[in-house]
Amino acid sequence: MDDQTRMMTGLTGLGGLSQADVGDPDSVRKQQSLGQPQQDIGDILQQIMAITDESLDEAQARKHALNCHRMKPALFSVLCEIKEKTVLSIRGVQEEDPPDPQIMRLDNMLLAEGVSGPEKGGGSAAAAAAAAAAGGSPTDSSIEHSDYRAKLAQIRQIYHSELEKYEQACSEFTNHVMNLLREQSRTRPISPKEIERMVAIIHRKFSSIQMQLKQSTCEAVMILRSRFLDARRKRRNFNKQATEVLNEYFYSHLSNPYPSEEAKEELAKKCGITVSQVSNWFGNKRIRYKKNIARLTLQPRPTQVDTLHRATHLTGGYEELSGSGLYTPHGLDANSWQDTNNPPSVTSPPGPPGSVHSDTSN
DNA sequence: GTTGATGATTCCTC
DNA sequence: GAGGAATCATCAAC
Repeated sequence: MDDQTRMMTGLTGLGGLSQADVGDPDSVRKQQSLGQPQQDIGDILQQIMAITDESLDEAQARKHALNCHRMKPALFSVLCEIKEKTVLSIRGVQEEDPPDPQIMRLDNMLLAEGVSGPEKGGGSAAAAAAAAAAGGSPTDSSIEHSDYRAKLAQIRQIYHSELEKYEQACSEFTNHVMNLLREQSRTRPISPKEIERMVAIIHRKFSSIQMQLKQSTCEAVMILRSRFLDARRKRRNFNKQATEVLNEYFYSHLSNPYPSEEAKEELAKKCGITVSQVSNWFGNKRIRYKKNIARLTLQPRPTQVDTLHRATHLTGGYEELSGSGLYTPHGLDANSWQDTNNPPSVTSPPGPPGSVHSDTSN
C-alpha cells in the first residue's frame, strides 16, 4: 500500500465514523474489513468543518475521542513519514550549511584580540606588541597600555554580557517552541525530527544575531586599536640628555656611525628609549648628516660666528654643527658610509660633543 | 600660520 | 634583517 492510500484509509477510518463509533475499534475494523466504498473527501471535510459548529464541550469530547483513537498513532506516523519525504526533506537539504567562513574569521579575530576565549590579560599582548613597535617613553607607553587594556576589557565585558543575553533568550525561546510543538504534536503530526529541525532553525536565527554582535565587537576593537596606534604615532622629542648621549656616540664614531646591537641596547638604556628608537635615530641622523654635507658643499661656508650662533641656538645644536661641516672629519665625505662592509678609515672627531662646541674652529 | 627640526613609517635594495 | 631614501606627522620657535 502506498503512502497516499494508507493516508486516505486512515482518514476514512476516522472521518467516516459517527460520534458514537469513535472509540469503537470493532466498528472501524468491521467497516474496513467489509471493504465499504471509501467516503468522498468532501464528506470528510464537511464532517471536519462541522466540528466548528459544535459546542465547546462537544468539540472537546470529539477531540478527546480522536486523541484516544487507536488508529491515531498509525495515522500520525504515516503523515509524519510523508512530511519527511516531501517538504521537510527538501528543506533539510537546504538547511545544512557549511560553517560560515565569516563567522570563523570573526571568531578568530575576537580570540586573537583576547575578547572571546579565556581571559588572558585582555589583549595585553597586542598592546605590548604595539607599544614595542611604536616605542615611546616607558611611562607613556605603560599609561597608554593600561588605558588600552581597560577599554578592551570594557568591550570584552559588554560582548560577554550581550552574548549571555542572546544565549539565554535563545534557550528560552527554543524551550518555548519545543513545548509548543510537543503540545501540538497531540493534534497534528509532528515528528521529533521536525522538532529538532525547528530548533536548528531557531539556533541559526540566533546565531545570525550573534554574528552581528561579533561584527560590532570587532569594529569596536579595530577602532580602539587604530586610536591607540594613532595616539602613539604622536611624536615626542627625546629629552635633551638623551639627544646629547646619542649625538655624543654619533660624533665620536663618525667614521663608522653604526652602533652594534650591544651599543644600541646600552644607548637605549642610557636614553630611556627603545632599541628601535635608537636605530631610527641613527638612521635619520646618518641620512640627514649626509644631506647637510652635500648641501653645504654646494653653498658658501658660513662664518664661524654664524655657525656657532646657529649651533647654540637649538638644543644641543649638533644638527646645525654637522650641517655646517664643522664636525666633518678630514677626509670624510658622506659617500664613505655607503660601503658598510668596508668602512672608511678616517680620523675620529676631536673629543666628545660636549667639548666639540669649543673645538669647531678647524 | 609658517618653517625647520625631528621621530616614525614605508618602500626598496642588498 | 639592516640600512638608505623618501615621506609623513608632529613639535617648537618665530
